[in-house]
Amino acid sequence: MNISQVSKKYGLSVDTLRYYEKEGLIPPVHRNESGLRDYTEQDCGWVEFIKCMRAAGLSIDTLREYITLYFKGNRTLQKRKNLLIAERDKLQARLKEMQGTLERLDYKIRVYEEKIVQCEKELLKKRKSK
Amino acid sequence: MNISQVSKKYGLSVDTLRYYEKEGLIPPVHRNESGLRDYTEQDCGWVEFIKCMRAAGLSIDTLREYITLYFKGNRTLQKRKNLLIAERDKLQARLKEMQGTLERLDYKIRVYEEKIVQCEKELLKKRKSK
DNA sequence: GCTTGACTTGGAGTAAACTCCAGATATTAC
DNA sequence: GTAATATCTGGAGTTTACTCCAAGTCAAGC
Repeated sequence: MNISQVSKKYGLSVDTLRYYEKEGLIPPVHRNESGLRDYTEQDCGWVEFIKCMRAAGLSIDTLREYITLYFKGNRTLQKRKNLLIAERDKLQARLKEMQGTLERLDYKIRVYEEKIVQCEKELLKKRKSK
Repeated sequence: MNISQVSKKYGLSVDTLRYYEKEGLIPPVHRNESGLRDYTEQDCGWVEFIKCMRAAGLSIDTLREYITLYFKGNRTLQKRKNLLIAERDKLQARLKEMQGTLERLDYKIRVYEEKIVQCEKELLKKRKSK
């Protein structure tokens, strides 16, 4: 799979794909004979994982640290687990806060609906009274 | 309430408070005789609202647009409502995606726990066989 | 009244995460 | 075979959202 196919598949620009690789967020992608990127199934898996984690707000730095540990093998299992737990906890906190904000927006929208109805009533009154 | 008190109360730096005001995210804050900011209850309300919306991911641009509409009065009620609905929908989508990522992280962490147990077992085996 | 610390402004600087560019090589279509 | 298109790299530029700075005014303690 070449880079533009992967770009389409995951909705990341080719520049972003190269950037993630350059920054060490994903392992070096497999190349064909002439040096062009040829993403394997596994390469795609990493892209998908990073895309997902980035969308959830994990930083480039954190993700780079994770894959750096990953490449040090089994002796970093505990560290990687701890990193994931820390990020999970942060994500959970963000989610809770955002859930609250969603409810607040819902409430605000309902209030706007009432205000709009109210406003229309008043306009009607004014017209009648003329 | 002076700016550093508001800063402490909401956990936003004084620079950020001034920046939000300069950018028109919050209405101009009340000043005392000598020109220093003296936040009213209402000013604080705006600060809290903007802080909350920013934390949920609404952009500076969007929030500026909202308060610009707000200051045009009742004839922008429908527009403001539509803006809030659009942002609510985006937030809801983000939340759903992030919820999925949270579950994925939870799963990954459980897998790590198993891997760690497995790894320790193997270490023990190696030691015994020596 | 003077020093020390807080507040003011306009504008410059920074961090994170891309995004774009130039110049070179590779592939595809005709 | 050649033109058009895609990919490569290193590095510069951009966007968003702050964050810091300088130079000046204001306020509180002694």
